Amino acid sequence: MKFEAATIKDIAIALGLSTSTVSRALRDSHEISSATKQLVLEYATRINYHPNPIALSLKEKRSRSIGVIVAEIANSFFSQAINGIESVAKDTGYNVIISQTHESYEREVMTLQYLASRSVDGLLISVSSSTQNMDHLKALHDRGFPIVFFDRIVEDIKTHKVMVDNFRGAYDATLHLINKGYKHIAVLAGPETLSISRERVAGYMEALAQTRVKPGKALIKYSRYSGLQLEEVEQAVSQLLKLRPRPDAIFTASDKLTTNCMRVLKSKGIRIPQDIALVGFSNSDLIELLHPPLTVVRQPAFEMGELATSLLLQLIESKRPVKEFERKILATNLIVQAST
Amino acid sequence: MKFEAATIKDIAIALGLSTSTVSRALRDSHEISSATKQLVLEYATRINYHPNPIALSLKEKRSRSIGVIVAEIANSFFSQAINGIESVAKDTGYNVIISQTHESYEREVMTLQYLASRSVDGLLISVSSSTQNMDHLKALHDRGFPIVFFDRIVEDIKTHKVMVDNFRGAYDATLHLINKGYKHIAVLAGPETLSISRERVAGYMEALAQTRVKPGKALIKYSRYSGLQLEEVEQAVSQLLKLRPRPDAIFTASDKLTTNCMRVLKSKGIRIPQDIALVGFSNSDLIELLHPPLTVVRQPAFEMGELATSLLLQLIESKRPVKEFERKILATNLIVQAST
DNA sequence: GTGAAAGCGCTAACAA
DNA sequence: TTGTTAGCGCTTTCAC
Repeated sequence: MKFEAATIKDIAIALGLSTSTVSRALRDSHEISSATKQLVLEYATRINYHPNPIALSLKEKRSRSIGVIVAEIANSFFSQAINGIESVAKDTGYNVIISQTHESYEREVMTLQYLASRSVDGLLISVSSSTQNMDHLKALHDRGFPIVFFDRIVEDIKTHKVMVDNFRGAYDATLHLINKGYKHIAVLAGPETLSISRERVAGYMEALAQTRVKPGKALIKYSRYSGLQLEEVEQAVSQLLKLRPRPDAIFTASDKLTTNCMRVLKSKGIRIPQDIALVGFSNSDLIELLHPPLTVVRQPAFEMGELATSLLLQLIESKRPVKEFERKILATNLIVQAST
Repeated sequence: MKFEAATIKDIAIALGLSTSTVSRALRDSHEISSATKQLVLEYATRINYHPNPIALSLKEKRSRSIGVIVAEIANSFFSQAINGIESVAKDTGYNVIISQTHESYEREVMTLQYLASRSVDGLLISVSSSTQNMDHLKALHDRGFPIVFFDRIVEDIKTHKVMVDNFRGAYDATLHLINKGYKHIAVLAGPETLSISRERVAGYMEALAQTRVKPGKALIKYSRYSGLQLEEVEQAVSQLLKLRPRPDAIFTASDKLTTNCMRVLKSKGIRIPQDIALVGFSNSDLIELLHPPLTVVRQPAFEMGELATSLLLQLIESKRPVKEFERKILATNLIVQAST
């Protein structure tokens, strides 16, 4: 059953006016007599008239909505970022359309295609873990479509970017482990194709460079879906546990990797931190309720969402092509608890 | 900078054809010569033509998108339900527009207003905790707008509803506490205005009715924002702790209430379950990593999302007004762990 | 102060 | 096989 709402035409016919008069009256134009205005306004309220946003979009060639593409809304980092995005969007009268890729490249391409075909005026994206080819994004960007990257950015597309200091966050976490006396520190990261994975591993390496111990290649594990699949984490952890000397600490470089690594360690009966210490990127609000409470690297997700959105709106509303792009780098926050 | 995409007209002019020919060629109509088709298709691909969904929506008077209104996407129950919703929507070519109320009635009304003014073809909603007046929903429903309720339903609006057996879920949880030997069992519920709160409290009462112990009024605490605000949980728990005899178990009737109650108990240095046992509704995937692992009532959130969506699509695509409505009640699942 | 007409991008009934 | 025209709901010149 299609739902039919009232239109300007309905009002015009009922009141014996023209659609243009009604339109002007509704927008409170000065060239309409107050008598007519009142008449129209009253009737409009009575029949519960609301302008059709689709017709408006078609006319104005803009939808006043922005698209957001993230891996998973069930990920605390992303849901917090989305809250930041929504808060700015709401204030400026924009609507937010959220899509999830579930770390799938195909989904990312499909969603992008749909959103970009003018149902949104611009796009905020944190690319999926399995995205290696960036052509879909490049093509869109080349055609002048406003895009802002946040969190998982694409380095070689020239536009605004919002991220944290991944290198530093990883460096701090690893240094913390070193200072606590851990000697054999492994790292679980997302795919090497993502810049955040590379940066976080680089931060880890740099911290280790300060010690005598050189990190063997075997201590570095990349996982294709950033830990979304429990199996990949299970496999990586099992391999780490076979190493001699066995790692006495693990640094996990993203939200899902952290919680799933903890899950795997527990299921194997490995005690944290007595057997293996654990520190990781996570924005979960449950970390202090975990056993043990986790030491985490926290990102200012809400602020990142806010910032990325204001930059996107600048892009959308700018009259002339933007040539200068911002690269905002926020600080992470190491919260030390009992897991290290 | 507005982003200008190619239109059918562009193609028509470039190729010296009429827009209708181009339109038909693109849709692979049988009445177009294959030569023309190929010409058009090639050119369209070359200039990266994509149909404008807004123009289509205006023409077809449908947007092929559905709206979802929930309290918080950062809530595991809702994010799982949304995954269910998206899976069905994607399969049927619908887009999903998600909005959060953050448990605010005002936000709910605003969002509803926007979505309903024809930017979506139908709506899935789990009403906000602070919603008491249902007029905004009733008005919309009366005008024939397709709505399906899930989780937090509105009893006196006649449409499809998808929920769990709240009574039974609460009954099972409470009975479990009784069987474990707990004598003074308190309950933390959402606002009494929500049917799920009333049903869950009723289930709790029924289980207690089986024992000699009558639950005092003081053991039942309602909270306006369903535990979203830590303060309300803090206050309720503090009041419970002052009771004599002091409760030895708490049943929490929703996701946020459960985790925030645990947070409050921990911050007060109260051990679970030695001092007070805790069981609650929760769909968090971290419960087994908590300290202690929580005994929870789990809802089939994904299935609820799927089911609600198929019912909504039925409503949207039905040719005639639907008179018979489904009331789907799914089973909950009690997962017993160390907190009880 | 009000109305007629054109146009946003697209499809479809009707002509040719 | 292709073109012309009208119309989806709205705003905005341009007339009157």
